[in-house]
Amino acid sequence: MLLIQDIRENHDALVARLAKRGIAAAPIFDAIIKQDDARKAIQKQLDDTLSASNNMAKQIGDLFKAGDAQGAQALKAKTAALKDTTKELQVQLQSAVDALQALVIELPNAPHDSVATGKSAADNEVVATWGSDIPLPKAAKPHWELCQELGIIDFETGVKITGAGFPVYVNKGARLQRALINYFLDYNTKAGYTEYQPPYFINEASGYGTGQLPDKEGQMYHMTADNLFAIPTAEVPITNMYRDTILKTEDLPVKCTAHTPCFRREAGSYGKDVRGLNRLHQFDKVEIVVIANPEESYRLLDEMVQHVGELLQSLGLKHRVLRLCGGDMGFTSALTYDFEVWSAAQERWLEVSSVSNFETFQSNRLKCRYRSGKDKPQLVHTLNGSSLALPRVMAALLENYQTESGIQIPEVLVPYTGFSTI
RNA sequence: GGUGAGGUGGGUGAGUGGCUUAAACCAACAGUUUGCUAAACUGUCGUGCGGGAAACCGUACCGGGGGUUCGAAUCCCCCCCUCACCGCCA
Repeated sequence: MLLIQDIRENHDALVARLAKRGIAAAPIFDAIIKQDDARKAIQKQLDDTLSASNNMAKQIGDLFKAGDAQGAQALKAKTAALKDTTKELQVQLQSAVDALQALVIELPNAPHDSVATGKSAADNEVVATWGSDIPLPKAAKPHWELCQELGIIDFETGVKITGAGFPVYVNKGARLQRALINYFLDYNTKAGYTEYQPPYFINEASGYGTGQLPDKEGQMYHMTADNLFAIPTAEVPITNMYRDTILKTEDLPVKCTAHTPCFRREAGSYGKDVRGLNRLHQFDKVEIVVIANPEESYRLLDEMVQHVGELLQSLGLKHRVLRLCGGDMGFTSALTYDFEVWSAAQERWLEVSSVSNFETFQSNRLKCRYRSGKDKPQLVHTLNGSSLALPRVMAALLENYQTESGIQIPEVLVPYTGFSTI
C-alpha cells in the first residue's frame, strides 16, 4: 500500500511514477487527500467527545467518593448524549477509514525512476544477456517428451493421484530436483543468506500481510476446515516472520533463503503455456528474501540480481535479464528484474526468477519497521527473488543438454546428483 | 480430541470496577562519580491515530472480537494461542 503521507508530500513525483503504468493518479490522489482530511476531522471530534466523557466519568467517581450520590446521579444523566455522539462518530470514523482504504488499496506501487513506461511484456527492456546456443542433436525434443522417454517425470500418474499440474518425479528426475535444491540453498547460504524451513500453510493474517488476501484469494488453495492457505511462494511465510516487528538498524539487512513447494491454483491458464513443466499447480522453488534499510535497498537489489545471474551462469544456461516496464510489473513492485532461460527445444524464453524491490509497499501493510537509535520507527524496504524456480530450470537443463547419448548434467551439479548423464 | 491453569510493556511480574497518566524489579540508553573495570546515584525508557512550529496535549491499545457500566487490564459472551495431564499418533 502506498503511504498517504507520501501521497501528500511527494504528490507530483508519485503521479509521474505511476504514469509509467498508464495510471492517471492525480484525481485519485485528490480523492484520497480529501477523504483523509475528512477522516482526520472525524477523528478530532471523536477524540474530543471521548475526552469529555472521560472527564465526566472521573467527576462522577469523585462525587461518589465524596458521598454526594445525588450530584453523581445528576451528572450521570448528562452522559447519555455524549454516549450517543461517541457511537455515531465511531460509525462515521469507521466508514471514513474504510472509504479511504478502498481508495488506497486500488493503487499499485509507484515504479522506480529507472522503469520504462509501457503496457505489456513487449515494452520490457533487455538489460543483459549471457551465454550462447548449445548445438542440439537433429531430433531435439521438448522436455515433456524427454521426461516420458527417460521415465524421469510422470505426468499421467500425477493426474491419477491428484490432477493435472501435479507431476511425479521419478528416479533420476527426483534426484536431479533434489540436487538442484541443495545446490541452490548451498549457493545462497554461502552468500550470507540464512536458511529457513517455514510452514507450508499460512493463516489469514499472513495472507493479508503480504497482500494475497483479500483480493487474490482465488489463487491459493484454501483448507476451509482449519482456515489455512497453502503457500503460493516461500515469500509469504518468510516475509510474515517480520510482520508487526520493529528491527534495529544494526539488524539490517536481514537476508533469508528457503526452499518450499509452491501451490497455485492458476485458474484460467491454458494452452502451450501449461504444457509439461511450464506451469504447475505444485512446484518447488528456492527463494531469497531481503529486509533492508531504505537507504541501501537498491544496492541490495543489484546484489541480488548479480547473485541470481551468477547462479544461472554456473549452470551454463543461456539467459537474459529484463527490466520490466511499468505495465508488466507486479502490483506491489517498484522495480523488477526478470530472468529468463532459453528453452532450446521450445524456442522460447522461460521465466525462472523475478527479483523485485517493493520499497515500503509491503512493509506498510506488514508493519515491519526499523528504528535507528531513539528515532521514530520507519518502514523497512522489502525485496525478494527466486533463486530459482525448479521446474523451468529443469526443463531448460533437459532441453539444452540433450545429446545423442543422453542428458549431460552440468559439472557443478554432479557432486549433488551422483551421476553425470541421464 | 478431553480436562485444568494461564495470556499484562524488550524481559520478570503486581494489579478483582474509580486512589493506574499499568506498581516494582531487570535489561537498555544518557548523565554524574571514577586512574581503568565494576558499583552507586540521577534521569530517560512503548506503539498507532489526531492536534501543534515545537515543548507538549488529546485519544486508543493489558492475546483478538463483541457486551455490561457514568467509568473495565479487572465483570460477562465468543474466538485464538500457550502450558500441564489424559487420549491418539510419525
